[in-house]
Amino acid sequence: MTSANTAERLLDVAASLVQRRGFNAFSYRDLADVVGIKTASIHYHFPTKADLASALLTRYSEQLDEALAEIDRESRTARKRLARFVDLYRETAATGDRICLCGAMAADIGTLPDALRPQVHAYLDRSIAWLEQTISAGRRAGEIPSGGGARTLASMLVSALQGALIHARAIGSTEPVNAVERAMKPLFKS
Amino acid sequence: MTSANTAERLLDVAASLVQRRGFNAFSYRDLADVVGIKTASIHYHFPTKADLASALLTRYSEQLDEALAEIDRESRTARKRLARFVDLYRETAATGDRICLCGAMAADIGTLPDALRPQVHAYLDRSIAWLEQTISAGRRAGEIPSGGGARTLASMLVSALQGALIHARAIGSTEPVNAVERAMKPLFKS
DNA sequence: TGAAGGCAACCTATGCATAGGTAGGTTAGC
DNA sequence: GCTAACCTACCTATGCATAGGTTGCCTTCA
Repeated sequence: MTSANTAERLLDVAASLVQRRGFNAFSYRDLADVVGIKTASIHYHFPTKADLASALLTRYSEQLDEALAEIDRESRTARKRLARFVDLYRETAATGDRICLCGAMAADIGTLPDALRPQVHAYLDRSIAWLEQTISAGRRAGEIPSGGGARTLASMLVSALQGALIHARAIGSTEPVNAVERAMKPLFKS
Repeated sequence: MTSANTAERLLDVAASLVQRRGFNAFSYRDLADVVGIKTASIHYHFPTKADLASALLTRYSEQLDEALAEIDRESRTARKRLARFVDLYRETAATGDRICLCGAMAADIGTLPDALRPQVHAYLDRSIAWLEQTISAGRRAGEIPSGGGARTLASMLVSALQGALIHARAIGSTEPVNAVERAMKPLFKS
């Protein structure tokens, strides 16, 4: 009936559940109840839970690409772009009960279907590659001080922000994300 | 039979399982199979899974205290102490399939028994407090440059290392932990 | 134009494995 | 003979998944 957007709604709700409870901890029943269909109907759209997870990661990666493209389009300096990257994480932390979808998957990687690992890997790599490129451009433009590999710095930023989201939710405060930004500043400001 | 150390073995194996698979994803059966008793017998030592988790966190916190005390005892400069703190995380990453027990619990916090949240909070707080103290002492001694609050820096370090463990396991490399250390160096070295 | 067919999108009913947990019995050492 | 430490047997709830039926729209063609 509602047809095409049922799949989309399933992805929306599933994303929320994974980010709040983790991939193992959410059930088809949780999902079905919120969307308003029966659990068996979920299998029509996504044959297995692994398929659903894969679709989630694919969409989440596309959303990342779009967000990064928008940042590149709207902000012209490296420092502004980096600040907006941090803002993406700050928004997630602000929900109070969510972490990054990819971070949630990564946290459960030990029990995840093997097919999903490359997708998790790719998401992290994409983030790091963009950061590395942005940092390098900022250094060439003289906005960001040199010192240490750009990729090293990029990797650390991703780790720190992912960790900060988990940390923030655990203690019920967004302060860990702010702490990451403040503590990092000397590395990006001359 | 094996008596008193059965409880200890249960904790050992449970810790390994939680660090590898997460709190939700490991079962009494996994635990019983490895330890060599029946699942029902686990309840004799730990009435509920929440009790087991609580005992795990209590012990893990004690181990942290011991590790920090040992570092303080054996290393005299702030920079060496901080390096050894990072080494604790490096060791975990080196296993290839584990993350910090507290980080694993924090990642599953949305479905954790409420009683455990204060314990997770306390573990993170303890780590941050020790780091803050160590950083402050290092600054007073002129080992570590000033700039930014010590607590902010401490919070960021914990987030970064926790994130790095998850990151490292997800990509099958310990490099993220090394990246954190290298990227942070300018903040601790004049 | 309207009856027939086909397909997308759901449903009911069911299966089978596993989850954590309980009740009550057995065994062996102090 | 008591008790710590384990066992067998069982319970109820829930997990994901499958089989096969129902509904309604959309097309096709006599």
